[in-house]
Amino acid sequence: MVVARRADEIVDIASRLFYERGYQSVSTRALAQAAGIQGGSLYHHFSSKEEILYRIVQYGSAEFFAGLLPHLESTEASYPERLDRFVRAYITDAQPRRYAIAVLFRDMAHLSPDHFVELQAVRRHFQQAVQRFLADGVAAGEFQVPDAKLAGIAILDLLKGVDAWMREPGRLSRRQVADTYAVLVLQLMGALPR
Amino acid sequence: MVVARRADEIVDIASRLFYERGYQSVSTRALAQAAGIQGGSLYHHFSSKEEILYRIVQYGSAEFFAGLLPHLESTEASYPERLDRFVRAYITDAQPRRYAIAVLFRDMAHLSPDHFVELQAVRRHFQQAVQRFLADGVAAGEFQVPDAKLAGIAILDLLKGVDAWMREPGRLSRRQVADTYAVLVLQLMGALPR
DNA sequence: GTCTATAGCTTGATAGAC
DNA sequence: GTCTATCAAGCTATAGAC
Repeated sequence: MVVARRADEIVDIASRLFYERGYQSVSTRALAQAAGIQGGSLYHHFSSKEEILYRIVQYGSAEFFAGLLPHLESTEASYPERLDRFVRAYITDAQPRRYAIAVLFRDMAHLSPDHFVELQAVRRHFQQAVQRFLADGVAAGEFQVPDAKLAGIAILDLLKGVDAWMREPGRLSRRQVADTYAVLVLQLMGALPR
Repeated sequence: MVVARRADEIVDIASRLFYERGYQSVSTRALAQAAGIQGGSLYHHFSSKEEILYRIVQYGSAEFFAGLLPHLESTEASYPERLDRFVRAYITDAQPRRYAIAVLFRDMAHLSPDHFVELQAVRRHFQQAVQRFLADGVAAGEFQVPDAKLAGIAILDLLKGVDAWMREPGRLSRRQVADTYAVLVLQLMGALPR
């Protein structure tokens, strides 16, 4: 699996470059240079630039989402406790796949039609799982919002934003941001006593 | 001012195209075609493609932010009331400049260094005004959050997201989304009685 | 104010030597 | 598995006729 290993290496390098500059702004030549090879050599490992994008977001998003959903499903804890853990995990865990998920959110439109449909389904599955959890919490009387679906979108939007603005080191550590956001999200869901 | 009028027309068309496909994905030829002229003719009105981007986001963001801040500053109303109006206005008002603000958020990186700095300052000024308002509300005991600055970022992120996912017509009207988001944001700020 | 024509460059991708 | 060389197409921008 020597070929595959080298390809994985290139995918890692690409995920960082795409994350920093955007898919369209990274030429195959620039990517090859970052990997220490010539432009043409890329096509020994991949059949197109789009395939590299696909590999990044497919593998990365699957891992990211799969690592997060269990926090919502541990039936021993209360709904607010589960949501608290989910928010903290979203912000602090999954560091290695953080690039991939940011690239997915921003550069999805550059996937081929087939790949686009596939990954939109993955995203939607994740979003719906979150929305179902919130709706269940409302039904159980532990959350109070006018619309669980919109609350889910709002929460995912605000979590997605964190990596766009956070600089490390900054005023607050990633852990402190996670603590604060957990409180904000629980309040948003009408879960904390006043 | 015949020249200026035609230029404004092209800027309007460009704002829609850039909004839909992204700055980099819209070629000058495609833009010219949408305006009913040939590619080269664009350069009678503008000196570069970047100038068109700049005109869109400069004019658009100034109007958008200027229309929103007064809702936070009407000292007759309580802090929660003012925030409620601000959120509703963000989602329902300023329709004509909605494209511009979305383009600003996404395509800012393609501005020239000077223009980038200028517009980042405009954005920061707006964000800081929101954060100051929230901090004042906390000091007045009408909001309860661990960190007013982070709350401001979270709120602006979740509002920014609305235009990215909302389709009209959809399950809810823009007005209904605004109603729901106003509740969610007030809860996030710890403002609504439980 | 718009046209045609094109310069000058960069892009993604391919071919064949090693 | 990487190299060099190159193709074909696309891009922004310019020049000069009308």
